[in-house]
Amino acid sequence: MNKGPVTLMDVAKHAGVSLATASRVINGSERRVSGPLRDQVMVAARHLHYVRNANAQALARSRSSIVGIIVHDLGGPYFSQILRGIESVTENQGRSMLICNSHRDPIREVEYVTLMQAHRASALIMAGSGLHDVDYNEQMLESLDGFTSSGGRAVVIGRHLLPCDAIVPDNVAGGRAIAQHLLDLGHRRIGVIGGPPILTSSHDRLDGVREAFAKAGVVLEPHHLIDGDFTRDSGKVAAIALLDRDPTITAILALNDEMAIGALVVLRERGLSVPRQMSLAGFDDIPASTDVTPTLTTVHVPLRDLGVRAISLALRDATPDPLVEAIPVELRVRESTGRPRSGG
Amino acid sequence: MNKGPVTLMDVAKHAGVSLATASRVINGSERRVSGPLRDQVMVAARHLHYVRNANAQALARSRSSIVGIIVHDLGGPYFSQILRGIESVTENQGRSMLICNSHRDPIREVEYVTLMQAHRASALIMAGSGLHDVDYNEQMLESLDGFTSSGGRAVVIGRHLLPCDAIVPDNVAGGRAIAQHLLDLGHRRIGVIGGPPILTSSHDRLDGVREAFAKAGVVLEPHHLIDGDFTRDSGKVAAIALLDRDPTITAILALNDEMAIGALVVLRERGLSVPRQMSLAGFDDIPASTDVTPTLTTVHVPLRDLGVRAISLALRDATPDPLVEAIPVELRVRESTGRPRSGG
DNA sequence: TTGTATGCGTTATCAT
DNA sequence: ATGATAACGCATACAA
Repeated sequence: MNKGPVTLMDVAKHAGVSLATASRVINGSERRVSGPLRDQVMVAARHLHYVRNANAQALARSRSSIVGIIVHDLGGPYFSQILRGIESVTENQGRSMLICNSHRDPIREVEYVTLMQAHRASALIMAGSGLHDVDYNEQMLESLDGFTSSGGRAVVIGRHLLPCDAIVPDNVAGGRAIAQHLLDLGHRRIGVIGGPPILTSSHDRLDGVREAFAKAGVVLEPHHLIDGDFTRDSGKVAAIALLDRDPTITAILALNDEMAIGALVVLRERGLSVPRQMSLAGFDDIPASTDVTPTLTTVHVPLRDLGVRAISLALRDATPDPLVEAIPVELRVRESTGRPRSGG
Repeated sequence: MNKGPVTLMDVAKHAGVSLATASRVINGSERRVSGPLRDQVMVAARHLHYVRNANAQALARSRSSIVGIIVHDLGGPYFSQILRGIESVTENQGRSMLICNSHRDPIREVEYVTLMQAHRASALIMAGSGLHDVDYNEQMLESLDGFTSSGGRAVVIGRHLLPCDAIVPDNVAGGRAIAQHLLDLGHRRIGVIGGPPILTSSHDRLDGVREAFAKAGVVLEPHHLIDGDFTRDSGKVAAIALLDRDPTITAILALNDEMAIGALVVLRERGLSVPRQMSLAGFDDIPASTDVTPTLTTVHVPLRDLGVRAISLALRDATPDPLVEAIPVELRVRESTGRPRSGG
């Protein structure tokens, strides 16, 4: 019967009121409409199966109900947990998540921030640590500035070299704690699988490790350190290389759990018993870390909570100065670490 | 200097052309603009840091570049893989993903479809099987109809009781295959951990199992079947119950991998060696299934591919009749299954 | 090829 | 409390 979709105008006519009134009862925050008219409009809307046009709404308000989320690795266990946290609060707020996967590519990351500005997202969360890339930080600064000055709120998770609100887990302390744990057990020749050098979190974790080593008078020799890319497969590759370079290491410390699990697979294949012949430790405490055998000693990072805090902060009003919230992490000793076989 | 954000009008003025021309060079699909003017506009846009307003665009076009995605369990390994697949094609298309998590709740599911209509999403993918709920299917039919008749394309992953394009993995065949595998090994007393009864996939998988059992003349006794909810924890609970009810079972078949892993934890705690004392099988072949010890025998479902196919289909034009694409699944025999200790 | 003018569906600012 | 009406920023049919 009608031509296009049902508009608010249609509802208004059907209810015998003005467009303005209809708008007020359907989407108006303040309800300054008399009871009778309210009902008429509601009935009409229901009757006509009215569905609001979110784009028109966003255009008129110059702000959409969307929150933008940029992750480094969509689908990975780390970001999955963070997403869960974010979703747990957006779902009760009538906000929806526009999710982008940067694949840890600086260029895409910058583009996606601009995309969020294009959508007039009310909030933007960049989950995943900052990148060590001069061009990147310069462009990101600009792009982020565009976003915020267009009215959006931005929050990053992890340490970024950017002047915006941040939720940052204490990676340095975590690195220190897990390394200290291995040292306390008596390990001295420890193979370390680092993260992508471009990430600030890789640096921070490694810094923590180095601190603990230094304090114990142990040096992390170059051939005992191999960088992975935070994937399971890179953990396998690195573990193999580590073992080849120095078969006498008594422990492997991977700077995230996924790589640790990759290393575990290698150890299993080589018949090296964990932790009897080789201790193994990870970082993050992803769900899988308690599913593997032996269960993985790691650093617990409250991933879900990171997401909750980030979105909560982003939904609050901005403060004059960037607000950074430090999140403590915690050593979780489980089955994969033990004393070295013969004195280290 | 300026008041609000930079609009296309500003760009046009700065370039000394009309709004229409600016629109054509910036966002016009057909490029019927002379070289010189083109450049002027591009330069002006770049100079002014022009960022398009996606909402205005969507309003004018009455179609946004967003694709809507509704999953049952955001963050879970099953849907994470599917999301990866979807993202791999949207990222090259300039489309972004608006992701909603229904938590398997029929009401939310329906609401989210309407939400996608509100956003004028160009495509909608409902990942996760259909629900056995009369009210649900009725309302969903209506809601989905609203979406499509507003111009959107909808595709579901899994068997739904809805007349729309679908990508459906062959769960029945999978159930048959994994059950047959256990039967072939000689198992006769098999504990089965089913999925949420509300899901069509739970039914289909179980139907397959029943078929294989029947063919082998084995009956699946009621006390050998416990339904979980596809989570790891429910797998633990179910495994415990199964073991309590009948300690003589020789195998446990979980209808998804997460529950199987939960069961594995229980078996480990009880000191039951897998597969020597108890065989264990799962379904889906999530990444973790090769990380656990022993590696999990399961049914491989091409999760990532499911996502790719769904979004590809959704981005193609609709056909007169609903198009359903059947996806074969495949038994993956690994370490967790073996012959029962003493003849079953 | 380029410009003009209208419409997209809401919100919000005015009057009344 | 309610109703006109002007933005909101862009695409596009139509005119030139």
